[in-house]
Formats: sequence, C-alpha cells, structure tokens
Amino acid sequence: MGKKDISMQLLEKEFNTLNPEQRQAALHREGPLLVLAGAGSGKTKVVAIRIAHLINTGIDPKNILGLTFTNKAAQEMKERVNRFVGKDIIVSTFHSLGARILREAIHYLGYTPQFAIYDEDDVEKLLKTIAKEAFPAEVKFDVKKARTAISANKNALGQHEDKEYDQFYQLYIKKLKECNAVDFDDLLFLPVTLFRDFPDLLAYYQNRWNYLLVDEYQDTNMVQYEFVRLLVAKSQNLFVVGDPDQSIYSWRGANIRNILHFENDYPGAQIVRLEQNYRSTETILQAANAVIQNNTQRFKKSLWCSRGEGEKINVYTAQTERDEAEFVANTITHLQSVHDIPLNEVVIFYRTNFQSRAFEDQLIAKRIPYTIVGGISFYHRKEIKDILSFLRLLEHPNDLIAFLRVVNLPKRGFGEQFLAKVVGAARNANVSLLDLFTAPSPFAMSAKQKEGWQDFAQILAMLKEAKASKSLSELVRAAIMETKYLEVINADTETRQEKRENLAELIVKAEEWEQSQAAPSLTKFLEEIALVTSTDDLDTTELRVSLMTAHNGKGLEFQAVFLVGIEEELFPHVNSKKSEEDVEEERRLFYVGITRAKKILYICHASFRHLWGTLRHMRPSRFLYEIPAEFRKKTNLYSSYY
DNA sequence: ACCAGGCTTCTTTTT
DNA sequence: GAAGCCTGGT
Repeated sequence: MGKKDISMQLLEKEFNTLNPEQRQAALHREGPLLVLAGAGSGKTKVVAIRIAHLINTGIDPKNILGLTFTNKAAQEMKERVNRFVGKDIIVSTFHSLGARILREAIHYLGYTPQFAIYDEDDVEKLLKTIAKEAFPAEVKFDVKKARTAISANKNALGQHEDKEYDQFYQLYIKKLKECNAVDFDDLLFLPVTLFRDFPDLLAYYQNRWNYLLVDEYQDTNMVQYEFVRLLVAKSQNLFVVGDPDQSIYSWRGANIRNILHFENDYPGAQIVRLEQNYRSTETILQAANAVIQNNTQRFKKSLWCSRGEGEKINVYTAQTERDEAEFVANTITHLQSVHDIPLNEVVIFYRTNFQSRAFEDQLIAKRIPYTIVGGISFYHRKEIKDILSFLRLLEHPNDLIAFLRVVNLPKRGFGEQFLAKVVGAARNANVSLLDLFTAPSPFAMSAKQKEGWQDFAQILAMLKEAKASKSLSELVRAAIMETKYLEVINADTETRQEKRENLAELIVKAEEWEQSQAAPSLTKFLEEIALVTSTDDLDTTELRVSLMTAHNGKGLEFQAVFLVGIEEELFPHVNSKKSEEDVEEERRLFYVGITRAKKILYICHASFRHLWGTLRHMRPSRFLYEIPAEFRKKTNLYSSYY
C-alpha cells in the first residue's frame, strides 16, 4: 500500500469522526464561509480536512493560502494537511506573507528588495533620533505616544489621523525609507497600498492564491481585513474561522466588527457554528460559559460537552506572590506524582510578564523544569542584536539604527555630536554610511577617533569580504570573533559568561538554519529572525512546565492550568478598568485562560503583592466571583496533604 | 567623550 | 526594585 493510500485512509477515518456541523464546514468548497468555532471545538481538524478535501477534488495546493497569526499555528496547519494528502500548501503568518509580497514588489514603492524589518526597539530608537533632530530640546516630546499614534494610523489605513503627530508621522516615514526599512505595520500596510495602486499586481496575487483561509479571524485589524478582502475580491473563496469570545487584541487594532459583519461584507456567506467542545470537563466549561455571559457585547453562544463533570475548580488564596508561587510549585509536584500529569501538560498563565519572576524562583528552588514563552526573546538580547546589527549593516548599508548600534563598539571616541557629523557627511556626499568608511574621514578628528575610524573601516572591509566568500554561519562567527566585540563583553565580569553562551548559541542557530534551507541567504535569515513569534520555540514534547501570559495561551491546551494573580487591578488590569469595553476584553482573556484547561483548573490570587517596589493589598478579581460557587472550592495544599 | 551616581519611570497584553 | 535617563565632574 502506497503512502498516498495510507493518508487517504487516515483522512477518511478522521472524516467519519466529525459531527454534522464540522462536516458541513469540512465539505465546503467555493464561496465565503464563516466558521464560528468555540474553544476546543475541533476547528484545526476541520480546517485541515477541508483543505485536504479541496486538494483531493482537484484544487492545486499552490493556489491555497492559509493565514495565521503565529508561526506555530501556521506550521501546525501545514503539517496536518500534509499528513492527510502528502502535499504542502502555503500557510504563513500575515506578517511573513506581507514580507514575501514586499520582497517581490516593494520596488514599485521605491525601496530595494533587501529592505530591513525594524522591530519595536529599532523603531523607538529611530523615533528618538528624529525627535532630537526635529524638535528643540525644550519641547518635551512623548515618543511613546507618537509611536502609538503612528501605529494606530497605519493599522487603520490612514483613517486614524492624529493632527498632533502628523508632521512627525511624515518625518518618520521619510526616515524609514531612507534607511530602506519597514516596520511591522508596514508589512501589511504597504502590500495593501500596492494592491490598491497597482491593479495588475493585485490581479497577479488574486490568481496565484484563489482559495484563502484565515484563522483567528476575530483578531484581524483593518489592514488585515482589507488585505484579505482585496485578495479574494475576484474568487470570493474565503474560509474564515474565529470566535468573537476570544477576541483579545483590540488594543492592537483588532476589530471585532470584521467577524460580526462577515455576512454583510461577503454576500451569500454561509455560517457554521461549532459549539460542541471536545476539550474540557463540564465543570470547566460551565464556569467559562458563566463568566463570558457577563459580557453584553456578544453573539449568544453556549458550549456544551460530554466529557463528564470532572473536578471542581480549585481556588487558592495566597498571602503574597511568593506564597502563590510556592503553592503552585508544590501543587505541580503533587499533580505529577499523584495524578500522573506530566509537566508538559501543565501551564501557568499570568496577566503581565513581570509576574513570571516569582514562579521562576520557586520552580528553580524545587528543581521543576520550566520554559517561559514570550518575555524577552533570544533575538532581543542586547548582545544578539548587536551582532545582528553588523550583519544588517552589510545587507543595508544605510541602516542608520544598525550603524549607530555598532559603530562605537568598543568605544572609539565617537560621541553623539561626532556621529551626527558622520551621518550628515554621508548624506552630503551621497554615499551610504557603510561606504563613507571606505575613504579617509572627511573631517578633523582626535587621535583616538582617527584610530577608531581606521579600525572600524577595517572591520567593515573584513565583514564585506566574509560575506562574499563565506557561508552564513561563518559570517556570523566572524561578526562575533573578529570585530572586537568580545572586548565589549569581557568588560562586564558579571554577565560575560552568559553573553558568550548566547553568542555561541547564535552561531549554532545560524548553522542549523543554514542546513534547513535550500537557498540560505542573509536577507532571509534576518527576515525570519525579525518575524519570530513568541510561541514558536514552545516544544510541547519536552517535559517542562510552561509559563506564559494569557495572551500567549490562545490556541493551546493543557491538562492542568494555573490562572494566577486573579486580582482586581491586575486581572482585570488597572489600565482597562476605565472603560466597560476594555473590561469585557479582559473578561474574554480570562475566558481564554479557563478554556485552555482539559481536566484541572487552579485559580490563585494573593492578598498582598509587591508592585513597583511596594507592598500593596490586593482584592480578588471580580472574574473569580463570576464563576458560580457550586463549581469552585477553596484549596490549601498544606492542610490537605501535609 | 565618558563615567559614576542619583533620579524617574515603569508593567499591560505582541506581530 | 530594576533599567533607563539625566547631570555634573573628570
């Protein structure tokens, strides 16, 4: 029996397990369809079977495009489809698809295809540079507010103009372009611009991908909505999956309207509701239903299941965050030994990243292996970004931010004023920042600066040569070993060991990546790094407890879930308490947390908590009391088990 | 230009 | 309670 027959059999077997609604969605072929998929209702399976079915009935896999928000979700969808039909479809995150389109077409807008992708760090630095240049020192300029305004404007396709920042916005766009760089928002904003301004280009992409599928549709913002609308305008073959109750990204511009008005936006659209939950116990599900019913702005929906009642939800009242963490660590050990729950089936969800610390301390003390998802990722570490900046500079000789990052490492006597002159000189001579160093300095310098100039010029020449003649991983190695960067690291006795290890790890990652690619290139490498998403490195097969924010938990499931810090001001967060709408979003987030649990759910809150360095009294969250008392019970590990 | 030491701000959530 | 920002002395 061939491989193909085996996957066909597998597909048929899986198809037979579907309930009627799931079947209806899985058999859908042409035209717009909205699947309202409640938590744990088997949507991934339905999506995969539907695509497999399309392929088996003659659609070329090349014409099918899946869009997700994280690389992990993309990978998972791709693998599932492959298992059924042995063929690969294109599944991509919105942002990497945007990057891909821009690599092919950004020259229409006057950039070169090697454009850099600036992360939040880079953007903030650029904004500060601009603010310094454009505004006199006495004008206090709030860079953060400007950043928010700019992002909101791009995400709303220019509809969200903020007069106060308009001039600044224009400057920012101009500067970015000078650097041949785009920000995250541009990865979608610019493709939409291209689609609108160049109908031929749009037509090309419409033909290339004429079966579109969008996951987590409730989290799409205006740009993403428009991007999708334009792509399917001709074929109308749009299959979207989402759950309004799990919409948790409105602060990033997500617009729940997109899912609520799907029928109006796509006339003749079919709607399928998946309300049977295959994940959680009845207790957990009823608790979740009860909580979410407190939201006024929602589609009525009620999940049901047949998994049995299960255990009650455990509520623990801790003294402090330390006590809370100790309780969780002890309970995890208990779950492992008494209930046979492996560590990779346990997760700790918190509202804000800083809360992870107390848990780390306790898990280390109890020798329980763990992984933190999100937080400061590997590629955002200072030493990693420094090295990557050397590489970026090779790729983008006018990348101002990368240049400013490395030009004075180690110290070469280049201060702020001096560097302003350097940047000006490059502009006047109409050469790139990088090329400026191929000639002697055009102005007077101190002895140290003279030496520094030559030194940096030599390093750049060496790296250029390495880029031309060596493999990517060798180039990374050269950027670390032959740029005097180690001097910078060695200066700090406290952290140098850790930093060296991280740099060694970077070389390994480059080697691995290089080997996984058919045609590795520096551009691609840098792009992939820029678009890493926080859940990407989550390896659920390793026996480790996961720690993450509730936001990062979406799409995942665990046998045992700890929802911690369930206190007023923290969850719901203070900043959201001003408006009822925002509280409703917090509630949805809480709902997402609850519905991740298959069997066991713990809810913890502390009576006192250290916040901003002071001890504060905390009251239990309203969300806790929204779970009917019959479903919860107080727990105290110390009295019951010791 | 650079450092040390004091001051403030910060903690939502992320592609 | 840390990281980043400013300031003043070298």
